[in-house]
Order: sequence, then C-alpha cells, then structure tokens
Amino acid sequence: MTEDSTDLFGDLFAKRVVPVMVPMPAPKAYSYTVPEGMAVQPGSIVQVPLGPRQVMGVVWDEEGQDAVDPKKLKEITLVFDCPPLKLEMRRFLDWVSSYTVSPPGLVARMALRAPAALDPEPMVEALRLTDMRPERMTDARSRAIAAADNGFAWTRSGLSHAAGVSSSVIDGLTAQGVFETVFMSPPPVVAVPDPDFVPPRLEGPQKSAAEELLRKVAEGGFSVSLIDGITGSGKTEVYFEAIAATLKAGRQVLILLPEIALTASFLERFQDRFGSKPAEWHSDLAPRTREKVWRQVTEGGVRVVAGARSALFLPFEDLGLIIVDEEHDPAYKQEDRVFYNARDMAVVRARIGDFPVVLVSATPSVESRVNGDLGRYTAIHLPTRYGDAALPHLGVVDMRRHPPERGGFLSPVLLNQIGKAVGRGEQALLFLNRRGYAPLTLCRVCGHRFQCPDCSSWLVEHRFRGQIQCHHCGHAEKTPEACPECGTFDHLVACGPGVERIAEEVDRHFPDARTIVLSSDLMGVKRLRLELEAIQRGEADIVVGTQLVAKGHNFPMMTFVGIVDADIGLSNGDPRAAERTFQLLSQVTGRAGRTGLKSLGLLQTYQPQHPVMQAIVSGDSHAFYEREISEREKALLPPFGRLASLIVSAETRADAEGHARGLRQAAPNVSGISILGPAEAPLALIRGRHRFRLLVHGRRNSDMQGFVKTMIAAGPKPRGTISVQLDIDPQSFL
DNA sequence: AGCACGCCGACT
DNA sequence: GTCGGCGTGCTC
Repeated sequence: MTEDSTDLFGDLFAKRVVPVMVPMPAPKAYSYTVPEGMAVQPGSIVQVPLGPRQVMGVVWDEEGQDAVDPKKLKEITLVFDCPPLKLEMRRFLDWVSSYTVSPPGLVARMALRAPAALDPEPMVEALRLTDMRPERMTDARSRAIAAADNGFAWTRSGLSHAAGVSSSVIDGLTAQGVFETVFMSPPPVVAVPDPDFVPPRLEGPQKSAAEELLRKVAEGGFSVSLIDGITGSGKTEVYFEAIAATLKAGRQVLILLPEIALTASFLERFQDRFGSKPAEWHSDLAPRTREKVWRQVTEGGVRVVAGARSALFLPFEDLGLIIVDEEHDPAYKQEDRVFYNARDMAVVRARIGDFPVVLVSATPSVESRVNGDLGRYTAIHLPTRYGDAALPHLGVVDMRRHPPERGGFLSPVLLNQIGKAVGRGEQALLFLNRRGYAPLTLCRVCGHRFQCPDCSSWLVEHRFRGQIQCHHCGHAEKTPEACPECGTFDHLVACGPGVERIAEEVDRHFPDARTIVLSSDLMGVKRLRLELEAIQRGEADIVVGTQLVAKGHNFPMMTFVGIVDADIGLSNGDPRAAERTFQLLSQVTGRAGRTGLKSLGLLQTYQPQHPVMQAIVSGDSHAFYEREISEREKALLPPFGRLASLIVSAETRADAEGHARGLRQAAPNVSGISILGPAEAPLALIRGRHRFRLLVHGRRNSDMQGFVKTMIAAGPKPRGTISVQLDIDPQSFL
C-alpha cells in the first residue's frame, strides 16, 4: 500500500529526530536531526543552532513531541564529551519546571551553568622516574631522583619544589632520559575527604542525635530528617557524621548553605573533620574553577560540594545525601527567572534520587516544624549547648517605660549595659536591621518626602556616602541641600534610625570607645572578612550592624547584644513576618555568650507582650510555633475548598491593583487577593522584565498548579512577563 | 532568554 | 545626514 511504502521510504531516508531542551522559554523541547554517525542518547549534552547563534542543550526524552515542519529542522552541531544527564536528573528538572510553572528550557539551563568548555579538561604533562640514571650524579640530581622515587608522576615545578632543586636540574635529567614525560588527568579541585580523619567526640544529646541520624542514613532510601538544635548545640558535628557515613558508602554529598553562610570558617570546620575542604559552588566562583568543579562533580571526582541554592542543580554522578543547613533561611528562595525554594526542591531531588535529606536549623521554618510534629520528617532535637558555653540571659526593654532621650533611639537601659560591657573590656553588639542613616527624609517647610522616581518607595539617606538611595531598585542620587519642592535650604529632616545614625548616637555617648559599623553596603566581601577578624581580635568595643552580623561569625568577647528595634518587620504585610522576626532575632541573640562569660541580650520593643518577644526571652518557642501554625491555617487555608490566598505584586501599586482586579474575575473562588506595592515587591520584579509576580499559598501542589495555569490563561494578558511562586506545604510534593 | 529588525530623537 | 534608544517578534 502506498501509505506503508511512504512510511518505509520515510524510515529509510529520514534522519533521526530527537527533542533537545534549549535554554529559552519555549513550552517544550525543540526538535533537531541527528547527523550521520553521531551518537546521542537522552541526557546527551549538545550544541545546536538556535536562530542566529549556537547554544547548549540537552537531548530530552521522547514524549509527546509534536511534529514540526521538516523544513525547519536543523542538525545537532556536536555532542560534548561529558557524561549525559541521568534520567533521575531529567525527571527532577521536568518536575521543577512543572511545579514552578516555568519553561523547561530555563530550568534545564540551571544544570548547565558551567560556561562553554564542556569538553574534558586537557591532560597535563608530568614527569615520571625511569630506570635510567645520569652518567654524572650530583647532589641536586640525587635529591631530585630520591624525591620522585615513589612511582608517582610529578609536574615539573612540583618536583623541583619538593626536591629543593632548580627546574634546570629536572630538565637536565629529563634530557638524559631519567624522567619520561607522561600525561595525567588534571589535578582535582579539592582533595578527597577522609571520613575517618578526625572523628569527633560527641557527648550526651549530640551522641544520641548522631546515632539516630546515622540510622536513617544507613537505612538508605528516601527520608527527611529535621535537626532542630539551638545555636552552639553542635548541629554541624552531628550532620558531619551523616556525611562521613555517606562517603564511606562511596556516594557524593551536597551541603546547601545560604550564600552568606558559605564562609571560610565553615570550610575550615569541614577540613578539620575530614582533612580537606569541600568543593565550593556559588555565584562568584572564578569561571575557570566553576568549570572544573562542574566537570569533576559530573564525573564523580568531587565527593562533597558545599554550595548556595544553585548547587542543587549540579548533575552529580552519584548523589547520596543532601544537607540543607539553616533550612529556614529566606535566601533559599530564588526570586528571579525560575522561582523556587531550594530547601523544598532538595526534598524533591532526594525523593526522586531515593536518598536521605537532612534539614538543619536552630529555628526551623513553620512548614518543617509541622512536618516534624506530624512525624512526616524525623525530628531530631538538640536542646542544650555543649561545653562551657552558657546561654545569654535575655530580656525585653519596654520602650514606653524606658524611652530614649529626645532625638535619640537607644533607651537608657541599653546605653547602661553597653557602658558596663565596654567598661569590663568586653564587646557590645547593637543590631538594627536597617541600612543607611535614616529611612525617610522630609522637608520641614513644605512636607515634601523624598521618593524614588522609578519605583516610588522612600529614598534612604546614606550619610557616609552623601547619597540618598532606593533600597528596592538601586536608584541613588547625591543628597540634595535644598528641598526640590519649595527650594528651602537647611530644612530637610531625617526620620527614623538606620545603623549609621545609631553609630552616631553611640559615639556621642561613648566617645572613647572604638565603634564600628557593619553593613553590606559599606564594604565588599573581602573588607568585611577583615573587619570581622579585627573584631574577633578585640579591635573594636562596640559593633553596630545590620543582618550580616546575624550569620556565621562568632565573637568570643561579645557579652552584650542589644536589638535596637525588635519590632521592625512585624507589620509589613508578609504572612511570615512574625516567623522571620523570630528567626532573625534568635540568630542575633545567639551571637552572644559562647565564652563562658556571663552575657546579656536585650530587645528594645514597643510590644513586650508580643509572642515573638516572649518566645525569644523565655527560650521556649513551642507556644510561638503553635500560634504561628494556627495563624497560618487561618490565613492560608480559608474555608472555600483548597484554593488559597494570592498575592499580586508589581512595579507600581496601580499595576498590581489593575491586575488583581482581572484575576478576581478570572478566578472568583479565590479569597483574599493581597496586593503588594513597590515597597514590598521583590527586587527582581522591579529590575527585571517580570512585571507581575503572583505568590500563591496553598496546600496541594496539583491544585495550585492547575489553578495558576488556568488563571494565567483566563486572566488579562498584561505587558511583560508574569512570574509565579507557589508557596506550599513542602510535604505536598511527595 | 537572546538577538534581529524596525522606527523615531540628539549628535559625531 | 547617522547613531542608538527599546518595542515587537522569532527561534526546531
């Protein structure tokens, strides 16, 4: 029959067509032909022509690929010589794409984040000792031969260094055939960690926690454990044991950390335990190092990666364990292009790969806490500090009863304690989560308020820089001397405190103390590290800092911590406001009192009875979490089926409101659409091309996804892109 | 996402 | 007269 014969004809002469995931926001993979003699399989990493350029792509699995006009088909340019993405990884990427409602190509791109050179690293030249010996033996020559006489190959410079001879000695011996040139694979980016390097001495609750965790890891297969231990309780040592066990089983380990916690001190702690550092993975890795790490992770040479959220998309050769440290940290949320929470995606990755995942935090997220309470996660508690590290004594300062003096922001109680600590030769930390000098500037004559021309939030004065800046979109201008509205000079007034202003007040009260301001906008990473080290050496008496003092570093002499305005962030419309505040304040007060010296933490607040303050001061978070959980249930699961609250944010409030109106029509069964204006909208939204962001809360993944998809389809098409973040109980993925 | 094409304002 | 701003549309 003609039909059969055309098919036969087609099969004989048509080239093989495969789907290739290309890095662009198309809804599915594109089709390409495979040239004669090229071997590709699902997962192969390839280069393909796309429009006017060549791009990297991944051969995908053939499923529901719709036919495309054969005239359009182009050929795969080349296959990179590197391991294909495993089925497990492809399923994970597909899943993330579907869950985040993002184009699969953009998700796949995250796994190929190593620039260009995907071909193997070139072999390096090395020298190996042969049986030949030189006619004339000299002292230097015998030293070189002795150093190399271990059967290993040496690089020329390495050998000359090890033997303590100049490289010309090596060259001379090579010329005489004493050394032969061999090629060896390039050196690993990091040494292989040794699980038995320095096994820890665990005691009491740490020991039983480690044993419990090791049981989960030994069982193999998917499991989620939640280590919930206060600052200083030895959580890290406990999960290091799970890492050791996984390494012994020959599998790879990923440690996820919030970017800011990826510090030298963490890497050193790892090295002390395992004898070598883990490979690092974060946004400002040198491109060359980045390639090497990527390559060696796919080939299995790198055994342990410590990385920021993007490390979750590395194509490991044989991943057997993920640790998510500081699992509650909002830095795990990517709010750019593909919106995801790495903590949640880590759970999914472990589920698909069928291995354990360990979430770790002193102040777990409400979601994880619930899953622990319900027994879906194995909850492991570490309730005490170890060694002589006593907990700080904590208290609140009721600002209505102890108001600051006029023009100031620090209560007499705080000033008194700062004075005492400094007087004893110890250090004081003042924490205020607000950069700059003052969050708002206005004209006393006409009432003009300085507003961002681009996104209309308040401009923050930065007195050290002589600028007023927008903290949402980055707009900055020189601080004007006159009011732009009425032209009056010298009548601009700063409202409210930022860290710079607090430092000024501290200076006024303690002119002889050495006061330092730590703020992310005042210094780069290098400068910050130097400052932190200087503080540890005792080169400052009073530290005034923003969020960045909350993480990582310990200050042994810090015996007083004062929170300047503990109420910041409690009323910003975010359903997680109280939770965030609790987590942040716990971290800051946790900075104090690791030395065995008596230490004190005080929170200035106008709401001393607030559950957050009560939880911090009492050290008992149980009631706080219970309340948060019930509040969350009320806010996120209204009584109309499973569709939940929806938050629309946009560049301008008017845009957000306009769009929300449309969405209400498209999805009438959604209750409470909240609208975030520019002040609350994420940075990515204002700067990027995403004109709108929908943040959808809910309980069931499938429901939320379906809902979002229909809503977008039915809703009015706004200019620009809509980005969607689903914010769901993580258990619902599984 | 990137890149080309295309159509209106201030400048070598 | 051109350079360049970003709006629109396309990529197997």
